[in-house]
Amino acid sequence: MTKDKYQLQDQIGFVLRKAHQRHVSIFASHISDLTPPQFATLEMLQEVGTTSQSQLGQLVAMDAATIKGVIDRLKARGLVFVERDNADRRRVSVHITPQGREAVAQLVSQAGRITAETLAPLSGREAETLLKLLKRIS
Amino acid sequence: MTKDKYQLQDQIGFVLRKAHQRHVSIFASHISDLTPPQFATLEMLQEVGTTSQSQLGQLVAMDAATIKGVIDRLKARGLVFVERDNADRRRVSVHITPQGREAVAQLVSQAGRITAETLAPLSGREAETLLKLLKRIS
DNA sequence: CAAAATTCATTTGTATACGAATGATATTCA
DNA sequence: TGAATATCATTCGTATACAAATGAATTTTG
Repeated sequence: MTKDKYQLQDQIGFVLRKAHQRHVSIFASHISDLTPPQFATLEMLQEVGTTSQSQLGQLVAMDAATIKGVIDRLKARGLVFVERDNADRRRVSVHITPQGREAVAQLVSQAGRITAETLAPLSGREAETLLKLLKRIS
Repeated sequence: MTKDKYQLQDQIGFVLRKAHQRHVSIFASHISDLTPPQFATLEMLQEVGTTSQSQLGQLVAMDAATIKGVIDRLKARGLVFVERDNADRRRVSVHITPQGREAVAQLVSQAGRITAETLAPLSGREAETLLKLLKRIS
C-alpha cells in the first residue's frame, strides 16, 4: 500500500522551486554584484561572441522581454554594449566589453564553487545523475 | 581526460532554472487561473488549516513579502480570508474559504497530471531518483 | 518591572519571467 | 511587384522572489 494522498512536498514542481531558490541564495553569497541570469548571459556571450539579442536570449533560455532587461542592466555596468545590425535593421547586436571579459574570467572559478556548494549534499555520482535527469526534463 | 572547460549547460543552476521554467509552463497549460505558488499556498493551507501568514509562508518556502502578495491575490479571488489574531495582535490568521476548499479538491487531480507530464521524459524509477536527489539539495 | 531583543507584518525597490500588444523591418508568395 | 506573413525588439501589465527598512506587538533578560 503506497500513500496516494497528494503531498505538496513530493511534487516535482515544488521541489524544483525550492532547489532553485537554494541555488540562487548560494550564488548570491559568493557573487553579490551579478545575478545568476546576468552571469549566464555574460558567460554565454563570451562563449559565442557577438550575437543578436533574441539569439542570446534563446541560448540562455530567456524570452525577449526578459533578455532585454538583463542586457540593459549589463549595459549599465559597462559589461556589454549594443549596436543596431546594419545587415538586418531589426536586430540588435550585443557585444561583450573588455570589462565584461574580465568579469567572466574572474567569476568562472567562483561559479565552480557555487556549483560545488549547491551539490555538496550529494556524492559525485549522485550529482552526475541529478544533472543528467534534470537535463532530460528541461 | 575529462572536459574541464566551464560549460553553462552543465551547471546545476542553469539546468535547475530551465527545468523549473518548463514545469511552470506545463502547469500553466493545465491550470490557467492559478499560479504554482498560489496553488501550493492554497493546498498547504487546506492541509494544515488556519495559520499565521508567516507560518504559511515558511511551509511553502516564501519570505514574508512574497507570501503577502500571494495571499492578497488569493484573497481577491475569494479563496482565502484573513483576520487579525486576538491572542497575538502581530499575527494575521489566514483561513481557507469554501470556494478555496472546492478549488483545491478540483485542482488536485490536475496537479497530478502536471507532475506526470513534467516527469514524462523519465521512467518511474528515474523520477523517484530525481525527486529524492532534489529534496537533498533543497 | 523596564529596556533590549525578537517576531510578525507591511512597504519599497530591484530583478527575473512571461503573455500580449505594437511598430519596424524582412521575407514569402500570389 | 505588392500584399500577406514572419521576425526582432520594445513596452505594458502581472506575478514571483528577496533585501532592507519600518512599525507594532510580544518575549527575553538584566
